[in-house]
Amino acid sequence: MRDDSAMNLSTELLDWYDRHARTMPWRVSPADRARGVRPDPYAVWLSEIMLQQTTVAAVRDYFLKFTRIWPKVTDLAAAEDADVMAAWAGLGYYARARNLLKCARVVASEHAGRFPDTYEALLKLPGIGPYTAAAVSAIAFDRSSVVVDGNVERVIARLHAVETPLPDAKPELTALAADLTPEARPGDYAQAVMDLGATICTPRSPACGICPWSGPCRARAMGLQSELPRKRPKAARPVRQGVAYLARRRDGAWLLETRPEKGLLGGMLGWPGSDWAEAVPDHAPPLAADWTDPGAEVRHTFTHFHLSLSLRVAQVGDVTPDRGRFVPRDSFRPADLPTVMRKAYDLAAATLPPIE
DNA sequence: TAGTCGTGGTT
DNA sequence: TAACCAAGACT
Repeated sequence: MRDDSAMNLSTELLDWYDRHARTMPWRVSPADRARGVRPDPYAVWLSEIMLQQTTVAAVRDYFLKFTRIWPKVTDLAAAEDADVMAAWAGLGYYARARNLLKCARVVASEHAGRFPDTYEALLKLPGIGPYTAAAVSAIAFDRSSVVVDGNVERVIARLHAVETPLPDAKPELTALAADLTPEARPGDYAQAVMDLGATICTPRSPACGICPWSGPCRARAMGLQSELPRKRPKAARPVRQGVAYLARRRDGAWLLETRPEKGLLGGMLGWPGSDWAEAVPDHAPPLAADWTDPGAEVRHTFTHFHLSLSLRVAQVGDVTPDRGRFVPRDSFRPADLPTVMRKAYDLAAATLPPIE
């Protein structure tokens, strides 16, 4: 139940947000919001999907590109899968792009091109979980949903000096966050807590001296502000090995394949090659050629393992490969590849003579 | 439920 | 350098 102190806290934070809100391409400023300007639910949803586990700085250009190419959800719903995956390349967590397209198509076909405006209905859509359903319903539709992301977990854990490690502390933090969530301006409030976490109540070296909540903050009073929230230690990352084959035809076409929908880099373009495991798995090249080893390996770190990828490079004639397809020079853009594949390209292309 | 799923910046 | 971290979802 919200009491006076909770009301004071949310009011203090909204006052701070009115003065310090960050500017973002998808955001309506608190001043404009007060004048009645409503955010576009499509822009709110798109930005929230892109921002999952991803920094604002990384998202900005992708958001502008997507809204330029596909200004409305119905435009995105009508897009080709390969075009959307290519546009997402480099942003990571590619299941988000697959679910983004699924969600756009459901909204277009089953909701007449308009996003549902409740937490429960949003939660049913592909790629929308508890956080995103709460954020979109609050920011786009003024619902007083309880928005709990990593920022909120950190801010609330400090405010109440919750010492239970995450993720066990999640239910407790959600309940505490619910007590603070106001009925008025829920969208601004949600964005305010996240701005506070991103700019002041940061993971390390929080700027308590300029924090609007420093007075009531129990962690600060206890000197625990840099210790909370506690987290369970993560497992060490193993090193996996693999081999990738980069074949270029004399006309400049490259041999690529679309990876399976499920699993790592699902649905993205990649070079044919072995699986990735702690010992190099048995495998065969995608076609017979005079493969050369450029020597240098591609090193890349994923969420749960390090990869050391050996390369085999060849200039080939007009042959039919056992795997993949040749992508013509004119339609091949290295930027359409996920980062590990683009690193391999950068190394391999340097070993081959230029195309006429 | 705990593992899977990217990337680039920061410390 | 290696670890940590960022507006989580899915299975």
